[in-house]
Order: sequence, then C-alpha cells, then structure tokens
Amino acid sequence: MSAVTQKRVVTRQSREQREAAIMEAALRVFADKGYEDAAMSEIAALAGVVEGTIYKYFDSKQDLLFRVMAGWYEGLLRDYDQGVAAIQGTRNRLRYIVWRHLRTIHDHAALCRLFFREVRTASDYYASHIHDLNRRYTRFTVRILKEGIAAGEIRADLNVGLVRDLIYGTIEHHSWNYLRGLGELTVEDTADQLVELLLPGLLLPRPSAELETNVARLGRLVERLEKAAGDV
Amino acid sequence: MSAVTQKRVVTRQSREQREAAIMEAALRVFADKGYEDAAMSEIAALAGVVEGTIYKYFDSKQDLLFRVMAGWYEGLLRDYDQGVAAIQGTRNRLRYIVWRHLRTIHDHAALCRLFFREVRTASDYYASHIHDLNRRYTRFTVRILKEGIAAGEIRADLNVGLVRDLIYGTIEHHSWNYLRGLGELTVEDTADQLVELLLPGLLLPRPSAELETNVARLGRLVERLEKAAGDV
DNA sequence: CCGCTTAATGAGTGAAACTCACTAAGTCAC
DNA sequence: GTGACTTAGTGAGTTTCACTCATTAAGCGG
Repeated sequence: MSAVTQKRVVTRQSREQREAAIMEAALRVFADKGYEDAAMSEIAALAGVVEGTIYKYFDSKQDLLFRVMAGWYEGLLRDYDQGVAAIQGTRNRLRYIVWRHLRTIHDHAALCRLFFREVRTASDYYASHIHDLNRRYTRFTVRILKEGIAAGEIRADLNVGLVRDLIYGTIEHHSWNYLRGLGELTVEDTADQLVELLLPGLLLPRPSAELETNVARLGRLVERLEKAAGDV
Repeated sequence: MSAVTQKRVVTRQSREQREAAIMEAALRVFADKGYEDAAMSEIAALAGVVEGTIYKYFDSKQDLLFRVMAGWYEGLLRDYDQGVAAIQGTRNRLRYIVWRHLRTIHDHAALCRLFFREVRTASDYYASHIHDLNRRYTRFTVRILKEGIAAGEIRADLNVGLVRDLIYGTIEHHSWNYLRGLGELTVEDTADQLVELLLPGLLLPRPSAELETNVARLGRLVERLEKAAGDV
C-alpha cells in the first residue's frame, strides 16, 4: 500500500433527509445561478452527495427544479388565506392581492424569475403540481371578483379570467426590469396606481348616466318655463 | 485509390447569401423545435453548410437566435407606422394596438413564444438590437396615450409606462395558453374586452359641472314655484 | 496562370446531463 | 452475534451538445 487512499465514509440517510438536503442545495444554486447555469454537479457537491445520487430521488434536472419551486410555492400559499379573508371591500381586497404579488416579486426576485422563465413556460407545466398551486394562488383573485359581483359592486358582465390575466400579466411585465437587475420596483406606488387604473373598468357604470339625461331634460324644461315666465 | 471517395463540391458564396441561408434555416428550426431543442447541426444541415460555418457568421447559438428574431421583428415594425397614423381617436387607436398585438401573437405563435421565452428573458436582452426594436414597437402605445392626454381625452396624471405594461403584460399573460398549444385565442373579443376594461381608468373623470348647474337651476325653479304657490 | 484571401470544412474538445453496474451501510431473522 | 438481504450511494462511464481550429481549396486580382 504505497499511497494513502482517502476513504470516504458513506452514511446512509432516510429518503426524506436526503431529498430535503438535495432540494435545499438545489434551491440555493438555482436561485444563485439560474437554471441553465446551475450544474447538477454543483448541487450534488453542496448537498454532500455525488451526482448520480440526485437521480435516485429526482427524474431529471427539470423535475428537481419543479419540485423545489413547488416547495417554495406551498410556503407562499400557506399564509395567504388569512390575509385575504381579513379584508373587507372589493377595492381593498384587490389592493391587497396586487400589493402582495408585487411584494413577493420584490422579496423573492431570483425565485420569481425562475418561475416566470423556466417553470411557467415549460411545455409540461400544465400537467404539473406547481401549475395546480398557481391556480390556487390566482383563484383568490377570481373569488374576490365574483364576490364583488355578487355584492353588486362590480359589473356582472365582466370577463373575470381576463381581469385575472390583467392583474398578474401587468405586474409581471412591469417587474421585468427589476427582475433583470435594472432599476427598482416601487411596491406601494405601483399597487395604488394599478388598482386606480383597473377599478373604474370593474365598477358598475355610474348610474349618473341616466340621472344626467333626466336632469338635462329637466334643465331644458326649466329654460322653457323661464322663457314663458319672461313672456308674461 | 481503392475506395470511391465521395467528393463534396464546395461552392463559395457571398457573406450576404450564406448569412441569409443560415438565418432562414435557423428561423424554421427554431420555430419548429424551440430554442433548446434546436440543434446547430440541424440548422447547418438545412442551410446546406457544416456546423463550423455558422460560427463564421454568428458568435453563438444565442446570437443566431437574436439576429433571426430581430429580422422578423423589423418586418413587423415596417407596416406598423401607417396603420396607427390612419386611425383617429384614442379609443380606436388603442383598440388597434391591442388588436394588432393579439393578431401578431395569433399568427406568429411559435416566434412569439420564442421571443417571450428566450429573447426577452435573456440577461443581455437589454443591450441588444432587438430590445431597441421592441422599444420602438411599444412606443406607439406611449405616443397614443400622450396624444390622448394632449387632446384632453385622457387623465394627465396617468402613469403612461404602467399602462403600456398593462396592455402588453395582459395580452401576453392571456395568450400563454394558446402559445402553449392549449385552447384558442379569440382576437376580436379579447381586444374589445380589454379596451372596455382599460378605458374607464384612462378617461378624465366625467365633468359633472354641467350636471351641477342644471340641478342648481332646478332648485331655484322649485323655490320660485313654491313661493308662487304660497303667494296665491 | 500564379498566388493570395478567406469561405468552408470536419475532426476534435469540453462541459454537462444522465446511466448503470457495483459497493457496502444498515437491518432483520435466527 | 452473524449471515443474508435490501437498497442508499457511488463514480466511472456514455451521449449529446455547443463551440474551436488547423487545414483545404474556391474564386479573384494582377
């Protein structure tokens, strides 16, 4: 025995522990490097395993990403229920939804970018668990709108899905500069402005339309009466 | 010479011709397979060259994509100017912008997906020529809004950039299902609905001044009538 | 028709995801 | 306690790409 062979002591762990360790390492590397530039070997090294081990727990790099993102998303959803339920009035609730989404993007920029870029555009996103979580996330918005309609605050002929797309689409598009690392994302102001912009289109048409025409007719009547009075 | 060596006849072409041939092949393969799954070898084969040749004309796969997409984008922009200029009124113009964008997505689904997924999210998009083209594309919207403000049709305190993000963000988000190959994209209906949804938030608050003067006059009339009734 | 420029080649390189035959750690029956 | 068994974990491949580079020869100017 000429060379000192370094003997690696292998300790076997439960599936749960290893999986958690790999997912934690993957989250960090993905968030740090992005999907493309994250190497499975780096994730493996950080998790303290060898590359092949990851494939015992995850089908592919994409599967790993999806499950890591799903774990994060579940955390987001957990404390979302209470938040919405506690707020009264459609305007306040929409403001909260918009604000909350903006704040999430602001505080979790790296993960949101991963979600927008790698997860949501993947071909098998639709059939994935994380898509299901996303539906649950956006369903809050749909519920708020439907309750607003039921309460008579909001136009009943609204395309609720389009409003949902408007809210999330606008916010995402608006956030890209920030997500790209350029410029800031002003959460409060943007939330205010978006709600102000959106709300008039949601509310029932001002009943003053009818009122105005009636009043205008009365105005013309007054004019005639005034003239008639002058004639006397 | 025992074996018949197949001699490839190499014809040299001008830079322009080769570049065009490669870009055309790349466009087709990218549109067909998407960026990831498009192999440089396949593009080379379709263009009738060998892989290495592509790198004489393009720095990298991403450079090839960017220049192919820029070529397509320039075509889009060419017949955009006239379209907008011919339309009068902010509402009609916005309807046109929205409709046009939806129609482009509808008719160029594969390329739009490429643009959204691969180009716009790339880290060096901001410094690229195609980003410049995109700015020119969206500037139409900004101009329409500013002209609407100047004409007194639209609120002057509007965050024009946010409205731009709203239009493009909403449309993109709304189109993803279609781009993913699931479901249809109803161009006309969506254009109508989005404009209806957006417009109330843009318009100046209805000038109820007229209403107020009319009501005041009616008040005075009532007073006179009451007095007259009392006098009798 | 010679020689120069450079378009084009294609074998080769490196990196990264993924595979698989094998090793040995932990467990359980006895 | 010990042998048999299950399976976590290994690490040396394999494959598939994007990308490189030394070499070749097509076309052109003098």
